[in-house]
Amino acid sequence: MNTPIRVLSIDDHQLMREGIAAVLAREADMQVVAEGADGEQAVALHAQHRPDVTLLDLQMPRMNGIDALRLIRAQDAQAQVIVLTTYGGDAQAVAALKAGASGYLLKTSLLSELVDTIRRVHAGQRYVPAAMSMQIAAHAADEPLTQREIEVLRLVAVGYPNKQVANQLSVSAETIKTHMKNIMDKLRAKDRTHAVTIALNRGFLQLQ
Amino acid sequence: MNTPIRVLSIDDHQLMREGIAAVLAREADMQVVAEGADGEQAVALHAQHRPDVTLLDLQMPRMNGIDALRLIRAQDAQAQVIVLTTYGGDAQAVAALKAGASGYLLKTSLLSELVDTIRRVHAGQRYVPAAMSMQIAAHAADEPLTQREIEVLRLVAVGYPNKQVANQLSVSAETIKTHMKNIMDKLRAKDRTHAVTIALNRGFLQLQ
DNA sequence: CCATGTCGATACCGTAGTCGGCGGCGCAGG
DNA sequence: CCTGCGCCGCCGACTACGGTATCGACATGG
Repeated sequence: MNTPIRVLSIDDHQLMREGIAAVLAREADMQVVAEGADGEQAVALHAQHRPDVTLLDLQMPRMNGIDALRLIRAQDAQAQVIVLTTYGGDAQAVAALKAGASGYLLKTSLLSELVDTIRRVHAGQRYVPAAMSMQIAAHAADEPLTQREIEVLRLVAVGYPNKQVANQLSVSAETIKTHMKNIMDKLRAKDRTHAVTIALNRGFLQLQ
Repeated sequence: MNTPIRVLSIDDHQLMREGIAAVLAREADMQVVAEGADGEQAVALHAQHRPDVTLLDLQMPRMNGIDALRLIRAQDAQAQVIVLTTYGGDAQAVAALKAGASGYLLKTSLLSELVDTIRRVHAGQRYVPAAMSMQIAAHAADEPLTQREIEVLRLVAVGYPNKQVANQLSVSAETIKTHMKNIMDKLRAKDRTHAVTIALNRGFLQLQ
C-alpha cells in the first residue's frame, strides 16, 4: 500500500465527518484529502482533488446528493462514489445506483463495513451490503413512480385536493384522479394518505 | 480542570459515536467513559457509570431516547442529559425537555456548539441553541396533540378509514371524525393527508 | 410498432369533512 | 366545594371530495 486510497468526504454533519476522518485515519491505506458539507462543494472538491473514492451523503443543503452525484459522474465517468446516508428507502438507493454510485451504505453500518466497501470500490467493484440489497430486491418487481406521479403526490402530501393539484399542473381534475389511482396501485396504498406515507418510507418523497 | 467531565455517549450510529469520541478526545476537560447503541444500554450504562453528562440520540432500536431519558431521570434526578438528534421537530424537542433533558442539539451543530453545551450543562445550566429555541418558540402557542389524537393519526397515516380506526379503538366513527377535526384544527391542516405530513415534520409521528 | 406516460371523460358511491349540539370524567383553582 | 376546563366520546345531517370502473386518445422513444 505505497499509495493510499485518496478519499473525499461529503456530509453536512460536521460530527459525522469527524467520525469518518477518525476511522479512516486508523487505516494505513486510506487518506481523507478533502471534506465538504453540501452538494456544490462535493462537485467542486471532486473536480479539484480527483479523489479515488468519494463518500457522499444524500439530503444536504444547497444541492442534494443525487444531483451532485450526477454532476460528478458527468465530469468524470470514472469517479467512484459511495453513498453514505441515514436511510432513504429503496427508491433513493435505486436512484443513486442508476446515477452511477458504486456503493450504498447506511450510517448505521459497522465501521468494518465502511472501510471494506471503500477498498472494494477502489478495486473497481460495485458493492452494496446485503441488508440494503435485500431492501432493494424486495421492491425490484414494483413499478417505480413516474416523475409526473411524484409531482402529483408531492402536492397531495401538502393537502391539495385533486382540483387544486390539477390547476397547479394545468390539467383536469380527472387526470389527477387517474394519476392518483395509478400511484395507489403501484404503492399498494389504501388511500392518498397511505400513499404519501409509503412514498416517504420508500424514498420517493422527502419530508419538508 | 483536574477532574474531567465524564461523558456517556449513546447513538446507534457507530460512525457518529466515533465522531463524538474524536471531538471530545481533543478537549482536555472531557472524557468519554462509555458508549452505547440503544436505549436499554443507555439506562444500564448510566446506572453503572454515573456520568456527569450523557449525550443521547433519539430514534434508536429497542428503546427510544425519550423513554430512556425518562428512565434515567427516574433513577437519578440529578442526571444531566443532552439530546443529540438528527431532527425531530418541535414536538419531540418539547417532549425531551419535559422529560428532563438539559440540552437539545442537532447533529448538524458545529463541534464548538457541542463542547460548549457539554460545559454549560455540566455547570448546571440548561442550554438549547438559538436555532432550536426558535423552532420551539414558533409553535409554543400551538396546542399539542393529545395521546389519543396521536393514536388516531397513526392509524390514519397507514390508510385506515375513520370506520376502521373506530373499530380498532372501540369507539364510534363519529368520534374519530371529531378527533380528526380537532387534529386538523390544531395542526392547521387542510385534510387528513396534510395532517399526517405536518405531524411527521413536527415530530408527533415517526415514519415506519 | 407497440409499450408507456400523459391526458381526458362519465357516472356512481362511499368516505371525508363541516356544523352544531350533548354528556361524562378528572383535575386544578377560586 | 363546585366550577371551569380539557379530554374523550357520541349523534345527525348536509356537502364536497375521493376512489372505482371503464373507457378513449395522442406523443415519444426504444
